[in-house]
Amino acid sequence: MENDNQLDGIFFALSDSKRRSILTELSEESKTVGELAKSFDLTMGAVSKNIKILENAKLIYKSKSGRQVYCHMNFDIWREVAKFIAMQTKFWERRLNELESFIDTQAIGEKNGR
Amino acid sequence: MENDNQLDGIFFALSDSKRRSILTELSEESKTVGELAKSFDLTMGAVSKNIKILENAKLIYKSKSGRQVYCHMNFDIWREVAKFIAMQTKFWERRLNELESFIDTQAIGEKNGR
DNA sequence: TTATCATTTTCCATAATTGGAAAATATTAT
DNA sequence: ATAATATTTTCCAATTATGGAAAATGATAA
Repeated sequence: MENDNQLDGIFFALSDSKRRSILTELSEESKTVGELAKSFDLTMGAVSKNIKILENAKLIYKSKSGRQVYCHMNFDIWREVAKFIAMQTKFWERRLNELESFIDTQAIGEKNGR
Repeated sequence: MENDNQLDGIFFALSDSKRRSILTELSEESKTVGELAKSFDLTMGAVSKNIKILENAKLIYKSKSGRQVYCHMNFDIWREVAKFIAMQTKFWERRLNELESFIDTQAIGEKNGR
């Protein structure tokens, strides 16, 4: 998976349903690694590794609070994905500028901190 | 990559920049496997295998014309991807219904046959 | 039929991904 | 300092992905 293209890492991270589940949980609210681990039939170590894959792809970021590590969705990155998809599907391209400016003005309010 | 979830296959297929390049070429116009192969420093066999990965993910479909195999972008599948992205990024969800109905009415014209 | 062309498949070696188990690190509590 | 908690890392084995080379398939041309 060692390619400098950012999208390689993003799509690779998204290609596993466990990792997508983590993202879905994080889209609701930020959680600790331990909280996320409880949702899966995996050891802490394995979950931690998957979280690192999401982190390397910049789909999430972490913050420390004592000995707990909180994971947060990085909403910004989705713009890159959306751009790629729009590029493939011409008929969405027309909507992208509109979408872009919408996100630029609205997204900040959704991020609740970082 | 053996999981029944459709998105696993889609995102896995998208996680390689060679395969994404193939898609980008096909978003312009349908091409034969041989034409696509010329764009890459790979043997026909290797290209054929990557094309099969895209085909299994239903990102493309094939049609035969004599001994040549044409590859076509399957625009429909992107709706699934867009849905997932919108689900992750709540602030896009509001736009999805609008986008959906737009695609339903417009997409057919873009597909020029199948 | 035989030859040629386009593509796919098989075989194989190499590399990458996955997750468990246990050791290591870091932080807090006693 | 010692113990407990939260997380990460290392080591390891099993599985999967990758692409080259060459054989196999399928279609057309001579």
